[in-house]
Amino acid sequence: MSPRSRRSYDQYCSAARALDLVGDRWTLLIVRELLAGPRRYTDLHADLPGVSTDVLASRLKDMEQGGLATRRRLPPPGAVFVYELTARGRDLLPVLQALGAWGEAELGERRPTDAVRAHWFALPLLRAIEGPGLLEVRLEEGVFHLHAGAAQGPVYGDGPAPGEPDARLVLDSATATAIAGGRLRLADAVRAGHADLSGDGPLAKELRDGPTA
Amino acid sequence: MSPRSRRSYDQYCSAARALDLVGDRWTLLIVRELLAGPRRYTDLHADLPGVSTDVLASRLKDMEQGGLATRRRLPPPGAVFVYELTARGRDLLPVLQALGAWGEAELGERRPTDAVRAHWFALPLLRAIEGPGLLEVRLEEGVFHLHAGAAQGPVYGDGPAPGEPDARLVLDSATATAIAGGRLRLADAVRAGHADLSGDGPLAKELRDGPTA
DNA sequence: CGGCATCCGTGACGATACTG
DNA sequence: CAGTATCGTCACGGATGCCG
Repeated sequence: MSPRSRRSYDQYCSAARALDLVGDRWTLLIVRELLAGPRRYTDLHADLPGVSTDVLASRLKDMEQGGLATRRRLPPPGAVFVYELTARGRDLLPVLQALGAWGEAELGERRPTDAVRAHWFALPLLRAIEGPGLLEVRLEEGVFHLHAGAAQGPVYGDGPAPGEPDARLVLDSATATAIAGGRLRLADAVRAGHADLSGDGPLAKELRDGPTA
Repeated sequence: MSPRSRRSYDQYCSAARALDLVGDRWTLLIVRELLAGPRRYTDLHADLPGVSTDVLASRLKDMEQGGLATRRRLPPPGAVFVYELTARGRDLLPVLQALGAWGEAELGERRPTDAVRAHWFALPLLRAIEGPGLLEVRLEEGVFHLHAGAAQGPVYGDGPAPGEPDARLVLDSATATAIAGGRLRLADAVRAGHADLSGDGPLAKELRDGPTA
């Protein structure tokens, strides 16, 4: 734990200050998980293979103290604790987007040792969509949904869309990988028939026709 | 050192891959320093108070191996080694900008323990300028220059501008701090007389009139 | 003197075991 | 389920030494 003050770079620079709060190992990946909405400790631990229990608990405590997340008890029955990003924490989305955009070039093919979760494809997909609208995405690894263009609330979430989505997308692994790696654009995949799109609203139209430009 | 492979999150996610390369302590701050152009080991060590000599050497080696930076010997006389960002390394600018934008809210007033360097104000100023053009900035802490809107080459640099700048700016500490902290916009500071601007080209006009919108 | 390499004490990290 | 406890290992920070 950290009785008084956590380790700081002690530099009068906003980037260094940001790293004081989110520069520790695992912190930004926990933010990535929590962008999918409230999660339980056990879920976080399951979707962050390699993190030890004490480090996860310590990071969550630091994030609470730093104003990035809150711990809340769900109403009974099932009175479990969930962790949830604050608005300040959700503001880290551009940081993760910038990191993800830069990291696409390093992604390459999936290594045998690489873990995968369905909702990890949410960030790259989100960068390819203007929205607004609710999109449900079905991969072989699982199902998740995107709140494209959402100004508040969770940006994406695990499982089927809560309510009727504006569009549904079904992708095979190779296509999802190519999009995540930046080698294929979503609209092109849809047009080429590598992705199955259903829906007829404006969001489905954007996905079919590519970005409005 | 790292004989075989550096520590990885082993996640098939571009953000995690990015953190594999730049997530270690000090790495992104070294990138921030190198965005100012080629620097010697000793200069880096001087502008990164708190970093130990072996960690700095190790990070530089990792960054070389990761394709972020190169080590080059300057032509004699003064045949010293300098470290320089590759194009890939310079592509991290949006990451530092996103981190810096988020961190502005944490900056507040300068703490007694905080180190300051003049060119650390380059990143927040750069976000306020569209450019293109060469701007020389004079603070109490020192002088630096910005290549606003530059598509390649160093984004900013220590010391006076190399050649005649398109505009010159003189700021006092309070004004620079307020701009860095996001509480004051550059154009407003200029208009209110808190910043002394000279020059009559398009860049000076932009700084006087605010962003073209 | 600049550019590291080495040594050492401390703390962070990762794995496992255990507890309310 | 949600952590805490324990422990071995490694990374970090500080100092010092070496070598051109």
